[in-house]
Amino acid sequence: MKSASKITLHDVAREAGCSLATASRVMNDNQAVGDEVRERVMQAAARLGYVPNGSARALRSTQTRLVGAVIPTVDHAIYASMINALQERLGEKRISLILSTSMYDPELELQQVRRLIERGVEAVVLVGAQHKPLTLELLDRHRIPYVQTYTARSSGSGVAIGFDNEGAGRAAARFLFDLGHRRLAMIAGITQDNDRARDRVTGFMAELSAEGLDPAAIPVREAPYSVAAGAAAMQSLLAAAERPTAVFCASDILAAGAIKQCHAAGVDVPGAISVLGFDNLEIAELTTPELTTFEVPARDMGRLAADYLTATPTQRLHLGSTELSIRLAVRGSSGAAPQRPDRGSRERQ
Amino acid sequence: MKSASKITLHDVAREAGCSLATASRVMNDNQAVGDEVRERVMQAAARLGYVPNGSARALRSTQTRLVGAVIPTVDHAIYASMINALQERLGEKRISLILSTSMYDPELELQQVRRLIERGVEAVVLVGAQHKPLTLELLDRHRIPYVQTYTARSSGSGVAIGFDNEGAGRAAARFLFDLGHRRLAMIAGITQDNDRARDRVTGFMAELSAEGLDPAAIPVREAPYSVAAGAAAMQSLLAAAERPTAVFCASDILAAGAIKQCHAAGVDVPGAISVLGFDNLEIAELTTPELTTFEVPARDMGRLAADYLTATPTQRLHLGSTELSIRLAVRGSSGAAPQRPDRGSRERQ
DNA sequence: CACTATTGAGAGAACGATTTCACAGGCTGG
DNA sequence: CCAGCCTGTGAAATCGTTCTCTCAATAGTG
Repeated sequence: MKSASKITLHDVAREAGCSLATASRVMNDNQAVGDEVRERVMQAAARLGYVPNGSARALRSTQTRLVGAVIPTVDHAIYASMINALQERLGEKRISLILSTSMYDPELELQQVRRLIERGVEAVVLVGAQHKPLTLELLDRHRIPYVQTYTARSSGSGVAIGFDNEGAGRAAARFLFDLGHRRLAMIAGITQDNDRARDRVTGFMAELSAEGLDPAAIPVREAPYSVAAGAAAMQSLLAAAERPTAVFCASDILAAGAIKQCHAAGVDVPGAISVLGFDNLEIAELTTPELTTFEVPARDMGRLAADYLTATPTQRLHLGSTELSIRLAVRGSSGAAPQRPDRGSRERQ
Repeated sequence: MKSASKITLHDVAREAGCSLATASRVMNDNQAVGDEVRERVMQAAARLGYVPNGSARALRSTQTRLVGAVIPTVDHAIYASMINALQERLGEKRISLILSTSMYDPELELQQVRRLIERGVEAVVLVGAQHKPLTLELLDRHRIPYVQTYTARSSGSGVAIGFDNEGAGRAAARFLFDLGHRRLAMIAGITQDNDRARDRVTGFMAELSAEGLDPAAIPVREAPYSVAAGAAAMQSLLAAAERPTAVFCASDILAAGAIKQCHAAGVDVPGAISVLGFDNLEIAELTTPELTTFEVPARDMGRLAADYLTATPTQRLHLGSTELSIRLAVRGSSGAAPQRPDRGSRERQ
């Protein structure tokens, strides 16, 4: 049992003194095999250190037990925890996860999906509802079920397992408006090729317009998801003539940067400016003050996506899209609008 | 080209009016094929929407272009960024990554590795140097190259691409000792089944012993990697009769919790207690004061692991283990030991 | 006791590619 | 002008399973 590298089922069968077919039956324990023979085969397999060849199995049975995921990046906690939950759940069902990243680029996403299809994945997890038409077409054509996460929109034949980004944007506006804020701003993610980011902006603006505020007067800064970019965006907002009294950030990472910048500029949070985050990452409780933020059910999405995709096609019909609710975790970074908001003079720098 | 689900190379060949062999040659563009025929095959493939069957290809050519990784969890930024870099680098070489998690459990790790082998991965990325013997034996037996990351130790035939955890522990001790601290403590990760966590403790203690401090008098609290656990550990340290003046935390997450707890208890950082972190995550610059912490080259490990594993066996001999250096990023959370450290009276709580 | 289910086991055909071998022509060089 | 050599192409074997037929032997039934 030392140098076993190419032990095939054939070898096991010979060792056990039975036929290839019988050995196969034992390995898949799906058909009647005599107890004595079964035992002999098991012993032989163990003795030889037999490991089934997944490719051959997949080829013959057209079952790969492989699921693919294409996410923008693993380097953002919100995607990482979804992936973690997804992998855990799939693992329980003996399904492996092929992970690939698109770096927020739809073209790269298409490429990754194509590669996943070649690999024979039986299902795919995507992020968001915005994809190249060909991407979804390809999946449909190969009859590969897929889900779109982090969104409540479904496109193509896919199902959405996520939440309403536009609604969240509206809720953010509502929350701040009700606290008396009238001069608002937003630090958004890069909306190019990113429907989630865009929807949040849209919702935010829509709700404020509905309240009679002029959308054109609401500054929106786009920033990649990093603390530094959040800080820079906040700096630019603070420099404006009419400084906002509340800023909605599309991610806690941006919000953390924003708060940091406020400290640096000597601007009190939430005294002078309220800051709202998004995602409820672990860092939300590390800023001072702690972040008021939307709790995104990342783990749930991963788990539910796994459950949906591993369901039988008939079960799947009963399942369909799931819209998860997102809760606003109210903490210290938000408060009532200042009575006489100062007109943008800078305390420091 | 609408309902293409089972278009095989055979169909493409028929459509192009050539043999299966020739079509295969075109797809792999590795052999001489006439320009005119090549063009016809390409057209046919495109027209039919042909997608090669990875399983068949893998079976025949014994090349899966699959690499597996088993990490404790994706839900920790330090592993996530390694995985991100790994995936990116592998992707460039058209290799897919199968991701699985062990939840810090060697038994589960073994199971995952076994599964990866079945899948036919051509290389494996592990974390740390501590594994069940069978795990490495299995990899060796199947001649699957593997690397151990986040450690400089290599075990089995594997190669290590990481850093010296024990050395880091020593460096932490040295740094704090040189600042005049004599009453030290450590908030470690769970050392059970985790050699990296254990090595950091060992190094820390060794260096302090060498300086004449009594190891038995140095409190070590183990905590899972979460802010809350870090806070709880710090609380327990603050409650001790002889309160430490410096605490080395095995992760920034723990350190962030520790600092948070200090704030809650009204203990000044670094005035009364210096706090050292590990990993240099993004959160290290979000705490107040910002964390002094060791910068772990997570991305580099991912990239180098990919490079090593995708090298040819002969190139690989030249490569071998790589020990990466880790730098201490000195920020505000560390300072000189207080002159007359107060004896553990609690400011509050 | 004859006849039919039922169960256990083997032979051999797929699965969809890659790859070796063979061979037909068109060239080059002596 | 022919031996010998590329170059381009096809036929067929093969990779390690699964799975569909068979068929023999045993058990069950009237």
